[in-house]
Amino acid sequence: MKTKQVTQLTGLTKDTIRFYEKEQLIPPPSRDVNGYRIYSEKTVEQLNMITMAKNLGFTLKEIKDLTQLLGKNNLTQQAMATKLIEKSKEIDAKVTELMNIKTLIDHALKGMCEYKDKLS
Amino acid sequence: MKTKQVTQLTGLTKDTIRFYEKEQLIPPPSRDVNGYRIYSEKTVEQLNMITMAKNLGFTLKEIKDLTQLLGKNNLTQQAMATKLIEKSKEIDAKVTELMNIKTLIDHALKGMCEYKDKLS
DNA sequence: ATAAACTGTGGAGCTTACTCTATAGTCAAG
DNA sequence: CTTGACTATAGAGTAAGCTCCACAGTTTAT
Repeated sequence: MKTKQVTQLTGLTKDTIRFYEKEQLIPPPSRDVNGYRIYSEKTVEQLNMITMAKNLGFTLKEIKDLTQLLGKNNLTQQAMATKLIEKSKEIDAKVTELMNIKTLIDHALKGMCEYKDKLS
Repeated sequence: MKTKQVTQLTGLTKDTIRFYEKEQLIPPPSRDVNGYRIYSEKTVEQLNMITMAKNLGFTLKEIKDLTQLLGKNNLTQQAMATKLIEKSKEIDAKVTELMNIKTLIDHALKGMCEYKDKLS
């Protein structure tokens, strides 16, 4: 598929997609005879993963590292496992912190409800 | 306490702390007779919260909005509740996405273990 | 066959979030 | 009473991650 369709499927602009290509977060797409980029569905999935990871506070560099780890077997099994475990722990830590913030918010909401209850 | 101690307690640089003050993420600290900033322990806590939230992918603007919501009662209860519920849902979404990524990683790790098992 | 929509390239510009520089006043120790 | 650590201000500089622009070729619909 061509660029336009990818922008519609991912919500990213053509410039952003091109930027990710330049930064090697996605593989360079094949080209049509006229030079137009032809993307695979796999690339669309990759782009959606990038968007998700970005929302969670991963930098583009981290995302690049992580996808390369998940996609390739060019590291020794040991080195790869070490890095994956590291990432897994980072994620656990993020979840814990998110729950802390959520607790704060939920307490604030609860306090408001009680206040409202008193009024009524 | 003075700036130096705050940098030690938070791991932030003096420049970052001053930047957060300028951007109104923390209240302007009181001043000593010589003009030196005097920080409260509450501000240290706020700074640590900012660091946490930042790690989770919140922008400084979002953090500012959220802390103002949690700290003040200058909005109507209804408007505040709406915004807090919105933030709470955002956090749930982030947790879900993190778990998805973690599943990918754990599958990769599991695959590696099985591979290793076959070898032995 | 011409307008409108899409695609390409290279490069400049922008926002966010710091980070550093220059210059100068303050304070504690020896 | 000077040296070194700490503080202040204003403003310039930097890195990440886009975003926009100018210009040009292509394709589609009327």
